[in-house]
Amino acid sequence: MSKVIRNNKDLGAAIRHARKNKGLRQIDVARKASVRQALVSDLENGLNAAKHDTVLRVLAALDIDLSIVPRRKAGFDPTVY
Amino acid sequence: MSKVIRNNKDLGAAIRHARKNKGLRQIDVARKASVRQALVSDLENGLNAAKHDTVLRVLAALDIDLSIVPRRKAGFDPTVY
DNA sequence: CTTCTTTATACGGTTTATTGTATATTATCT
DNA sequence: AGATAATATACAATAAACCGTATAAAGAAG
Repeated sequence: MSKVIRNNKDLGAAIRHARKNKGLRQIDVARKASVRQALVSDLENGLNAAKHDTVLRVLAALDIDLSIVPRRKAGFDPTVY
Repeated sequence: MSKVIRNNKDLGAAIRHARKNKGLRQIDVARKASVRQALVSDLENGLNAAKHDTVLRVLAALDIDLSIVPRRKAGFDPTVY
């Protein structure tokens, strides 16, 4: 289970999904990550280009890790099968 | 093949490793990512907390994707076996 | 519809990343 | 050693994130 993040929208969607999946409010995640509720809101909506540190803290508050993977062509890849 | 990134040091090491693996200079990566050579240097040395956008651009220049994964306890985990 | 909770937006002020440019430092070669 | 290439560091200026705080807007429940 892993999802590629290539822009702020992807990141926001992933954060929101994970948060709801845990039954948390933005304020809960915010407190755990030591940021404002408004920041979490912006992040989830892909409205600001957050700092990498900030993203890591918010993700950590959701028990999520960032990992790097060799880029794979988007869409269909016949070599996979 | 994937590596977890939990701080700037991890990120810097990963970037440098990927860059050398491709036989590129910092200036090459910098141009491709539209940043300064000095920024790539700082990133690789974990000296600044870059913006998430910036990290994504640099990684993209190295054909690397960021992905999110559920956090797994560090170290030995008996439930895996 | 009214109340309560949650999320989105706003604004001024502070902090920090990023830039351009330049140079110092280190590594690599002959 | 000397020359060249690559990386690290410096500094002032600009841009943008982040904050505290407050409020508006949207959702949920009664």
